[in-house]
Amino acid sequence: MNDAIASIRSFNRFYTQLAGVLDARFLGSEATLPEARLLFEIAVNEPGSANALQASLGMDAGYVSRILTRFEKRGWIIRDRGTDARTRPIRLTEAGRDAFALLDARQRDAVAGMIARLDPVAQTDLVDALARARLLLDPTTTSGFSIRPFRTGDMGRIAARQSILYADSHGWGRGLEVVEGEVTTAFLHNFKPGREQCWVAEIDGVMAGSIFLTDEGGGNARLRLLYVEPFARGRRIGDALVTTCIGFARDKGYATLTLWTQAVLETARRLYTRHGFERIETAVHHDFGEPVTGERWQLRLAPPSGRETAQEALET
Amino acid sequence: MNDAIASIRSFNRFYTQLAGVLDARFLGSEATLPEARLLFEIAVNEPGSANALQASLGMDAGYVSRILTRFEKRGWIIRDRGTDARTRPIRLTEAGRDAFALLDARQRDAVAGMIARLDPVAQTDLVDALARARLLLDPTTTSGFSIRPFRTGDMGRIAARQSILYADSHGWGRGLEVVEGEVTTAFLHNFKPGREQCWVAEIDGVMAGSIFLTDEGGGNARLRLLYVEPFARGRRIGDALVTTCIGFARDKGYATLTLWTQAVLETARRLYTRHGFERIETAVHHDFGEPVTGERWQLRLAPPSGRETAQEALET
DNA sequence: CAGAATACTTGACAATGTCAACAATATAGT
DNA sequence: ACTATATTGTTGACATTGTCAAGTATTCTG
Repeated sequence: MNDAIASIRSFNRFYTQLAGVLDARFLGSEATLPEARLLFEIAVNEPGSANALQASLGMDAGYVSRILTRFEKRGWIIRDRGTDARTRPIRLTEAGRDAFALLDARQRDAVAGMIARLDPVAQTDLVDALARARLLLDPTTTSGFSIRPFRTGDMGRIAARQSILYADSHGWGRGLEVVEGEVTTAFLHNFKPGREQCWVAEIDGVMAGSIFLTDEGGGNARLRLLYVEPFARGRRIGDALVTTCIGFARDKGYATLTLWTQAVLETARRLYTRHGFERIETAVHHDFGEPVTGERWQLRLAPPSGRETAQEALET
Repeated sequence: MNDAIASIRSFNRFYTQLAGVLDARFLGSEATLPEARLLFEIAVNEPGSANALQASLGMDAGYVSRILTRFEKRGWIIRDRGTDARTRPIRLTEAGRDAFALLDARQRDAVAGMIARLDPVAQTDLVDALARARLLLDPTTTSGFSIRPFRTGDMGRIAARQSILYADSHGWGRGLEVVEGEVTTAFLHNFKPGREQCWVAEIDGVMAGSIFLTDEGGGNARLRLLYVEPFARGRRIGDALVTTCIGFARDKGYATLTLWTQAVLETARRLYTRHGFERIETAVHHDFGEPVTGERWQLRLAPPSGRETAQEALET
């Protein structure tokens, strides 16, 4: 915890510097830094009220009022009367839009210059790191999630995350990590396109969970390695992953969908029940170190109705 | 690239807000924000010159001079004459140290409050994400690296990173990713403590590279999966990993250390040559999709001299 | 040793941010 | 409908923060 605080403070000092360097490029331009911030906010939330601007930027109301008067004098904005006669909705003029475009382009260039020397992988890593930091720091971020098929590197990342999370929450050790490695590697090795799939849920490009479907032969499919990142819980991502998986299985004509899970994973059990799975077997095993109660669940699939395809499931 | 710029700018706005909220906690305290920044810098780099402060914080020289005069009046600092009579080296007084301690504690508390609701795994993830972002953004950071044995989650992460990096740099596809998964999982499954090991190089807690040593039987050890992250190259991390590995092999009494590598990996070949490896076999294989020339290298190990142990190698 | 560079200070001023008072309007409770 | 209360936006007064250029004392360089 102390290390974490020190690291964050160190990053804070670093980023303050960096932001200062980026901002310095506006000095001497048409707009000052607070003006630029305000103009950006106006352009993004048009039409907005002075009050909304003040709140979202954390600026003083009087200060905002004065800057807006300046903008009006420069011909960047127009303020008329709203339905609520206290407010004066703000709209950008053509000149205002031009001023914004100029500032916007400069800011883009400044950032572009900063990451120009990074190769594509490094750029992806950077975006991922920043998005991850933000998701962890700001639980109120409400960006939605998306689900995509797996790509290079996902197998290892999924195995790593599940191993770490289960080690932390349930103390499952090397046994589980080996199983994770074996299952993900075997999936990749034997992958049957069109019959099997692994999906990854993402929030702002950050991996938020995953699920596998494998072909067990004889018309039976198996659902495996479902998980959702702690930071992403409570958004029904697990539901969406299971729906995607069931939709695919039904679509491809599988007769049953089976899964193994652990009795202690309460959230997962409720999820499976909700989706129509039924428990068909219970057995204690020692795969993860200490004895653990495993359960087998099964879902009988109706033949494809032509209504709910995997694609549709993705869109819900 | 455009997405990357948009993401970074979005993070920028977010972090500006966050930093503003953290800073707001100093208002009304004994020191103002720029004073706090300056005081922090003084405390960390004591004794320092006004010039150094001005440069490292990017503040105006006159501004710094005035704040320092204020600090002197408050009895926080003493300025005497240096060997260079133009400078006036700054030292904190007891009162200054107290003032700093108070501010420092407040800042710590502010950050602690921000991450209090995060569980330990999430805190680690956050620190990792921030450190990674910093390493990518600021190539001049010169923090050193350290080497540690593997821990939970390393196998998957190593497999993922190598798969992604080689896919990007050489186009090696699923074949390589499967090999990565198999090798890392097999290592974990058959791990013989004391005879085998995997080491991870870290910079500021961020994985910067890794290397494996496995027991091949008959007194032969095998070096596997050496890699160094692009952002970490040029710091002799590869050298240190190979040295660690050779030291361990020698220490444990192995007679030979063998490795497979690919002819196109020039940097690695030079590294192996430098450490005394000799190429003993060349063969084209098709494991990674397109045909690739693989090479076997070997190092004959002298019996342990008692001088260079694995522990010593770690400390270089 | 002259000229250039460096470390620091100071005056003048511009930009940025804060606070409280106030007018106009809206809302909630009776 | 009426009153107390809250909200939106404006303004004056002011404090803080940041910038620029000129100037002094000292050191460095050829």
